[in-house]
Amino acid sequence: MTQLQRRKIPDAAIARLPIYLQILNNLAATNVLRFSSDELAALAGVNAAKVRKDLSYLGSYGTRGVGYEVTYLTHQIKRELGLMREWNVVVVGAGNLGCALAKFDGFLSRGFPVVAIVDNDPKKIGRTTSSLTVGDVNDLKNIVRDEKISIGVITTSSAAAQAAADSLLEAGITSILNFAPVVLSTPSSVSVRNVDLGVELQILSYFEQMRLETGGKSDNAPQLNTAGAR
Amino acid sequence: MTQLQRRKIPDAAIARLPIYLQILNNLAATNVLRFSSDELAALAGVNAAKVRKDLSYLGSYGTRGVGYEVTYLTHQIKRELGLMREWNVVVVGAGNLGCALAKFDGFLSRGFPVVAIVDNDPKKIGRTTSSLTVGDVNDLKNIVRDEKISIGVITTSSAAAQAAADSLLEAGITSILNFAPVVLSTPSSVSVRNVDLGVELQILSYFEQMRLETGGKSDNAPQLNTAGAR
DNA sequence: TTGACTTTGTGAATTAATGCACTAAGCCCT
DNA sequence: AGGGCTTAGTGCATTAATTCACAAAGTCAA
Repeated sequence: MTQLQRRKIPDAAIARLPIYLQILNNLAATNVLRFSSDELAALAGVNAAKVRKDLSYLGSYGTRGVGYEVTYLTHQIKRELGLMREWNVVVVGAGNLGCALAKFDGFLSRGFPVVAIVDNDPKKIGRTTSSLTVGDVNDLKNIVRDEKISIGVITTSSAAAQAAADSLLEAGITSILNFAPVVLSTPSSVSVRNVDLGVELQILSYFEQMRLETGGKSDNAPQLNTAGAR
Repeated sequence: MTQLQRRKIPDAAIARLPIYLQILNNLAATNVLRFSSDELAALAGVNAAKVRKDLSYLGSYGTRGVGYEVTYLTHQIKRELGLMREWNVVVVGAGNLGCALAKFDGFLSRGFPVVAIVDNDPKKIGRTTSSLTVGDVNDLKNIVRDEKISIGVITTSSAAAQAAADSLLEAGITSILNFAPVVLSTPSSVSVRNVDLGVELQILSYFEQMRLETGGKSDNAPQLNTAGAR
């Protein structure tokens, strides 16, 4: 074990780091220099001990009696999340959603430029959407290599999603953000995040239903999501 | 405690029920009548014991030695999730995303018709998008009452999101799907689900970074999300 | 009817996540 | 210099979620 062991951060904590980061950005924008775990906890809607524990996984970057420095901690979180660099993204599926995401500046602004978009439909290949020309999914391997792409976003129909995933995997992609409402079959070495609006609504529906049945006495208030683990 | 106690289902299990449901729909579409926990587990990418335990929260609807019936279990999951009826949705924020969602048929097809869309921008109010006319966010209370709306979807800028949430709450909404990258402040009796693409990408970035640093030996493969719990 | 086989349902063990409560450490005021 | 005050860091108890492993309950064939 000569390897410099990277701290193992719990999945649940990793899922919260981006939230903290976003709040720190807001604090910086309003010229706040320092904050305490209590303050961050209130802004993130979590327990202060949890904030401290989460931050402690990064290292010991606070000052007792004082708190944490916004800029310094921002830097540390970004380092830990791998956000000191940009990660190029390819969108697979040039439908409504795919094109919308390709021009969505939230991707670029957070360090994930969409550098390519591909489809398998000859009618769509060659079209131009927001400065990108739709490529052929069969060229994915070359595109991924040439454009140094790290992350694939699947916005195909659910029927085509697994094939899209297979193409991405074959092109060497190891991180996938999947918008199709299907469970992709991938090797366990690949990271997959699923965004399924139907699932989200159905979870809300459950709590709504519960509220009706119990006369609104439930106090379930789902808020955050964990980083995963099958 | 005379109340007919509704089984308390763990959050993590609730988040998986919609996935199972989606798989059952696929099975039904291919005329499969029965399945075992092993089969469903393989399709959902989870452990078979977990499947059995999750389903057991609904009741004892399997047959030992045989498995579960697709149609019957579909019915039970839908009942538990409150999907025996439709839930009307209002979209707050008639920007790119809001309009895209308003015409997105994945909402309707899963039982969540978008029956109204509102904005606070006079320039947008009155415009028509996919058979809906953009309403005034100030009329939300009446719209929610008249259209019997249960769920609010926030697609405003992050700056406007809290105000949108406040309007929804004041109109009596208790379930919110939030696309703005901010933590909303809401009473704990309200259910909030956040969908933040930036967060998802940053989580992927973490694992991607880790893969680089450890030479690809990591086998973290985040897949599912839990139903919440702050 | 019996016995081999399959698969559910669930106690019990394990692992992960949370939150309390206290110690350690630094600041600031006098 | 010292004492009071604040707040990070963390050990530990608790709670939640997962997984194992096995008994119970059914099917099916002879």
